[in-house]
Amino acid sequence: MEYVSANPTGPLHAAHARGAIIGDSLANLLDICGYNVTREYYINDAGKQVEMLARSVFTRYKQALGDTSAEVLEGQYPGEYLKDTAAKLVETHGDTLLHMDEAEWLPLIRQFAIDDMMQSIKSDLERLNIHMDRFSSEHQLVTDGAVDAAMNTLTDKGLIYQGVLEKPKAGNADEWEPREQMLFRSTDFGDDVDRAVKKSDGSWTYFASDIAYHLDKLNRGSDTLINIWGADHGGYVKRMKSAVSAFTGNKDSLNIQLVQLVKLMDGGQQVKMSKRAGTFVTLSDVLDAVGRDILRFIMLTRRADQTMDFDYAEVTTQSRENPVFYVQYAHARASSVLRQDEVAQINMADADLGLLTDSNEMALIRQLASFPRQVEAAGQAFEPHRIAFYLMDLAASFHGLWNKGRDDASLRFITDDPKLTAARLKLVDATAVVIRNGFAILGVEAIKEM
RNA sequence: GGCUCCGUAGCUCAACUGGAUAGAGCAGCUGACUUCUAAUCAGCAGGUUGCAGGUUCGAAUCCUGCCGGAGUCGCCA
Repeated sequence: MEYVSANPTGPLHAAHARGAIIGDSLANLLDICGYNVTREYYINDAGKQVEMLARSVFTRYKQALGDTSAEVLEGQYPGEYLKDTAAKLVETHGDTLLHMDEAEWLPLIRQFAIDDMMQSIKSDLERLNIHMDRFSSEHQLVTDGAVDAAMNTLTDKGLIYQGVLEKPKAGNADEWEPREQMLFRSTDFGDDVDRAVKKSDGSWTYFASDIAYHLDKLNRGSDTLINIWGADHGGYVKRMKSAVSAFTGNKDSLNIQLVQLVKLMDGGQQVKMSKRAGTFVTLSDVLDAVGRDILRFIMLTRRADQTMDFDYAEVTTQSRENPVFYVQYAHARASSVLRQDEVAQINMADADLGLLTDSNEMALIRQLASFPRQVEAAGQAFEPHRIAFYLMDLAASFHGLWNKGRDDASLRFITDDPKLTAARLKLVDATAVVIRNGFAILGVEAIKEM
């Protein structure tokens, strides 16, 4: 399973969190369903974007060394965070890079900047409780010849040719002119048009290296590839599935889950993620403000194919009303019951569960019993959000039962009757166990006291 | 214009892959803390599931066409 895979040109921002959290929870879910899951991050560290990153850092580097004429140029990344990267660059290399030709400093700074960005990204993932099994490098696929090999394989299959594409239908394609280019015959596998694999400067397109990456995953023994992508990559699905089909002969070998975009808001106003101004809400900021559990739960309390407004002000100020607390409170309450002095005298192991006859108790038992089926269904549907909603329902039943005991003392968990108490404590314990297991899928912590 | 996704209570969202009277939270109203934790609970009110057809014993769910919103549309990743 591949998820996050944010470009290493800046820190993770708040919108990245959604795909990261949904992907990670889905990985947990499939893992618990019995699949052998490998979690991967694909680093897009080749091509123009990281070249521009290097140039941007070089500008900041010159500024850091007192060059007042150095300006962030059009197209460069203007974010303040690159000043930190530049400062580290000065620390490591002094002013030696100033005297190099671009051909010399660019690859050096590029790798330095990518490493720095990835360090920041990995740190944020760590805070999100996301642990990747593998980071795959696009750059390495290119230099290793894996891309050439993949293209040769496709060529042998007769799926690569030189051709000219038709003008796209989009209204703003004014500058279009026909060009002959190296194309992959993706229309053989259901795509709308064939797709370019080589740029006019002779280097591979992103699609070409992505093909090599997917072939690499297949070669490592995965029979099912799962990608979590932002909805803005939706137009890319057909060609990627086409490429994988070309290798496996099976169009279902690649499963792509699209996560709809997050609209960042702050107090009802949309936050413009301005490239020019370099302004955005970083994931780190959000985690500072609300913490991992709240963020993860928020991202999991709506379906992936539903767009979402993430209001920074609302989330940070109303954090007490966040539904994650509702479930955590149920777990804390259950834990509290099991902490009572009387409980030490009770032998839960031999509890006679036939003593649980109240309709509210029965309802809770049925819900607990349905947990494995809920997990299985959520796994089959690739919908981790169902676990979050299940837990909220479960917590509601437990809170309800708790308050029954408040109104009617005979329904309290701890009673004068040791046998009845044992049965009820077992129910309480089971509830806590299921909440913990559910939280484990969501990557949320179950706390014992609130 | 093509393709993908969405449209459910005033607001934010569910609905176990086509099942029974479409459910929660927030907002509003009425109640419950000397108690195993009130970050909780009980109740009231709130709906022609965007619109119109179709398939089916049965549709929020599947099909077609509209309306509205989001995304995307030749070598940026």
